[in-house]
Amino acid sequence: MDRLLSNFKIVVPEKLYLKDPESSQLGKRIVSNSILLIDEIGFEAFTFKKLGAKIGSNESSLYRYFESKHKLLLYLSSWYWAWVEYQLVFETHNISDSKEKLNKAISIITRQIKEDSNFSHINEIILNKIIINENAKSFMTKEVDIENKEGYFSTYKRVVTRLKEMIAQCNPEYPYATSLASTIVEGAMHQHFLKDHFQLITDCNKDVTPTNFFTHLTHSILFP
Amino acid sequence: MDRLLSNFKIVVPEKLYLKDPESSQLGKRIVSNSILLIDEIGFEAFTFKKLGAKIGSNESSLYRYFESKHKLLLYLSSWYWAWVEYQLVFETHNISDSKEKLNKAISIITRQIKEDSNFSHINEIILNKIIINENAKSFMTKEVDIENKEGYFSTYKRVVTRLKEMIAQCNPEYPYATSLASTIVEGAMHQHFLKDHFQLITDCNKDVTPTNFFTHLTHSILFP
DNA sequence: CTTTTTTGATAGTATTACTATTATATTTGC
DNA sequence: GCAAATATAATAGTAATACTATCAAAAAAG
Repeated sequence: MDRLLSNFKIVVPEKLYLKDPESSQLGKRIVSNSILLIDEIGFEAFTFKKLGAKIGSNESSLYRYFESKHKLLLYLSSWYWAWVEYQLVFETHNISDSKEKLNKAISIITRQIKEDSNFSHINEIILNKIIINENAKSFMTKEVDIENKEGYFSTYKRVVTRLKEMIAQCNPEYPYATSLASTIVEGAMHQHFLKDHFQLITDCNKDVTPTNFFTHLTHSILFP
Repeated sequence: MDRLLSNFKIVVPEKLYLKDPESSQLGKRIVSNSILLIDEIGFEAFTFKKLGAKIGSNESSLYRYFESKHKLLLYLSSWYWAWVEYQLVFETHNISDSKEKLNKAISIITRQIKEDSNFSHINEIILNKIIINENAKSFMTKEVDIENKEGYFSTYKRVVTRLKEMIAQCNPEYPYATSLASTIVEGAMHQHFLKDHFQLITDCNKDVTPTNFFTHLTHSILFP
């Protein structure tokens, strides 16, 4: 598996960057350290100037890779969902039973990342935290329709679509497979957020996971 | 009902404002026009300077009512959820059948507002749009835990808790009533958003509503 | 070893998100 | 009806943000 992982490259929509950050050392440092800095101070307080200071580089150099911090967030989000999609394909392709396959898919999408796979410069544990805390900001903008047309959200939509197909495979009669899929994906991020900040309105905690909740929910709906 | 509505006052946590906007004409104009302006240009582009220009008032005057635009968003959000809570209590209190009561509650929480109740200066149709498009930004911040302790999210949490209680009433055995409640509340907002911007990943459209989806989902789970 | 490309340093701009001060209305209490 | 209190407006100012532009220096490629 490690071998395969090291040969795999996460593909992110090209329009999200001016210069491919994977193409240079500086680019990789920008991406990996932006994850650490956003996690540290939050996306609002995050600036290219601060990131430049952190990596000992100049603000203007960072702008040669990303047009804006918003594009950088879109890049990180796309990278994350492409990585989830990869796991989805890789970890379920040899499961023939469609119920078991769906279980695995839900588990991949809703789990909290606790180990860095080390197949790239990106710390997936912290990136997962960023997605939980900041992902909604990437699409909750006035420009969402234009950016959607540009394909900026394609990897995210592909994850939802794949999940939807596995749901439909399990129960072709169920009329809301797509909405259920998007609810699981977004809802899992939300339950993780609630577990960390609003324990009163979630059942999730160190013993009960969003995976437990959404697996049970999906089974109740699809296999009555 | 109109009589009752006109006697009812939405209560918002006091710490959210410096001076109660309900206490003056200017205050009301600030709130009602902020809703229109945020809807028009989005929360990112929204500033007190622009709002001042819109209502023919001075930037500095607005700062006497709200510390920051973030606090204003929290105010609008709290107002909205207090208003939803009011409807929840008012429209379900004389329903004795717990299943029917839950149906009604889900419908109130997940419906799109299409009529302005006219019981205040606040346009609820547009406020509902703002909640769909911007609400997550009110809690997805680095300050969320401090602000939560200050009680800034109490009305939102109360709505979820009330829904949770109705769920538990219907099926006391179900182990994830709280997470189901928060998933319905947040998920409904998300499905509305998807219907407007990402039709590919939702089943909701002009015929199928988030209410249909979540009612069906809840029934499958609680009444197998 | 020179041309091209990349990065760094510096400066500059319009805007944001405020705060402070002072002046002018407006309201209220007697 | 008028003084005192309060609310609002006008103006100015600040540090930071989110960039852009220019030019020099360093590194890489041919």
